[in-house]
Amino acid sequence: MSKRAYFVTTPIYYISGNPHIGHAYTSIAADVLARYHRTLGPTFFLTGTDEHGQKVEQAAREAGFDPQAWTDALIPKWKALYAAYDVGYDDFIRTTETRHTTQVVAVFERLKETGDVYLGTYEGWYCTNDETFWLESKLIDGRCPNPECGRAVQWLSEENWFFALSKYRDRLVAYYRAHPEWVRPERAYNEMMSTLEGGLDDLCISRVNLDWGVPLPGGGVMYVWLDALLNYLTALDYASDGERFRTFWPPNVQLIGKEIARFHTIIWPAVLFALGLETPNVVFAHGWITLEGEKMSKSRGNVVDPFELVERFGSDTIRYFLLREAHFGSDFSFGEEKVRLRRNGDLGNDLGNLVKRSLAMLARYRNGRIPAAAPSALGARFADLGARTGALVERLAFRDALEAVWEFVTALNRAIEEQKPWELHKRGDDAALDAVLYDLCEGIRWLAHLTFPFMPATARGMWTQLGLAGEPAGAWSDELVWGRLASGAQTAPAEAALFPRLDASVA
RNA sequence: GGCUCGGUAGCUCAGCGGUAGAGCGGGGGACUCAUAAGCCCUAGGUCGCAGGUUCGAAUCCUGCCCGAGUCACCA
Repeated sequence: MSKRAYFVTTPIYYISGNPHIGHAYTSIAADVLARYHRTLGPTFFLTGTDEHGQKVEQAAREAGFDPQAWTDALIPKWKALYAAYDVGYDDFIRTTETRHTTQVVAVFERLKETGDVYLGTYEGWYCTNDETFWLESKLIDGRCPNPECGRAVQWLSEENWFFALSKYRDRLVAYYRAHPEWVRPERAYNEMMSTLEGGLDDLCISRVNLDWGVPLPGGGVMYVWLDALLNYLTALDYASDGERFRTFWPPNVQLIGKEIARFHTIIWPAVLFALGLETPNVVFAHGWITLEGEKMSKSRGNVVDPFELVERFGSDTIRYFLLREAHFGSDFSFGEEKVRLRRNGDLGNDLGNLVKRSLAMLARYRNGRIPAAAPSALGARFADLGARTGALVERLAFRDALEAVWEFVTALNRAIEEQKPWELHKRGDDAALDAVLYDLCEGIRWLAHLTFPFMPATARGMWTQLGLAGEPAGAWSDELVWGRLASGAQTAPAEAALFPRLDASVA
């Protein structure tokens, strides 16, 4: 059974401001999937930035920059976010790159040829101040409904390009019915299905009153959302039928925030239908991080700075927290005290202390050398742990996966209490002592593999302390076989704890 | 307003037709290898409210109350 190549994407992030914790959240989840799948076969993890559109242009002008110079200046900060959280993407695409814009135009031409893109007239009430078309029904006393504007609107009629979205409505409905799990979680699927049942209008995909976008032949620029969606194709060299495209299309998992589900689960598959391409296996709309139950927003002044956070707690602690605290599809409330409790509890007391006490006893009783393996009840009991955890990761059930791993952590701690190596040593029961110590080392090796996608730095730390070279790699089904840890090797326990205790003043 | 999702032990949540569960916090205990960590024991909550279906309902149906989301941009 050959394992197909794995392709995972995040949305390309709209670069109108600085990155925040939500961007880190999505990126970390994608990174976990990518790291896990790299143990199984060829994997491609794509992310990037969405740099066109009115808001970016406006922000740039206000800062006294030309839009390109402005986005160029912001990019390092975005890339720094990935570095800070150990997110290892395979490609980072910017919609202002030539490789993207040329392909966008090629797609546009192709859709014109198939008749899915046509020239039409866009009419509506337009507010020049907001540069927005408003529906008649939204107007308040015939004026702009934006409470901060309220200016008079004018009837405008523009010639524009349209995408024949309505034509694909029935096919989308049929597709949804045939693939009930293609949009997840179920909540998102249901919402999008009801949107579809409400009917679809064709989509205006060009903007004549905007300069900052991909220029279309004959004038105007492409609607920023279509431009953005196409990144998933252009990054793979779709237009030239590149090697990447042939290897990795279609995406296995596309992660999105729930607010952009409509674009990714209605417009996007319709575009792919029009292009005659396969659709993604799964579009997963994850939940929002709220702060003490409230939505984060600049106006509330409760935005969590991801850089400050990682500096205080460390990348692995935040990565673990974000994926362990709530189910991936649900919203959850962020709080620094919660982070601290996870850090000191799960990570410090359970995992970090387990590694430290195990290797300390090995050093004290066996000069740090890994003893010979013996038949192990523990190994037998957890024989399916790799398979179970892997299945959960593949389903994006990160929380359940980590819970499964922590059951193992608890079992190892319990094994120490039950076997009491210190008593075995006093009693001179060498066989029993060797057996426990081996189990502990082998357990730590397993934990290094299992935690690697989630906490790469910590996993490497455990690996190195066991005296192993490199880093945890290879499929769990091959590596998580009890007894693979070679005996006789010299361990290298670290002086420093994996997760030093943080007192309340830190958080 | 339409639609969606929630309301279960102090907190975060699981359970989703068969006499209430986990983790954390709190309380108690025995130990000492370890980051005053770990391990063991301990939670008596009318499962939002009111009806209904059923031999039997957190679990299905109806109504109501409360909270959140979504229907325009936003991970």
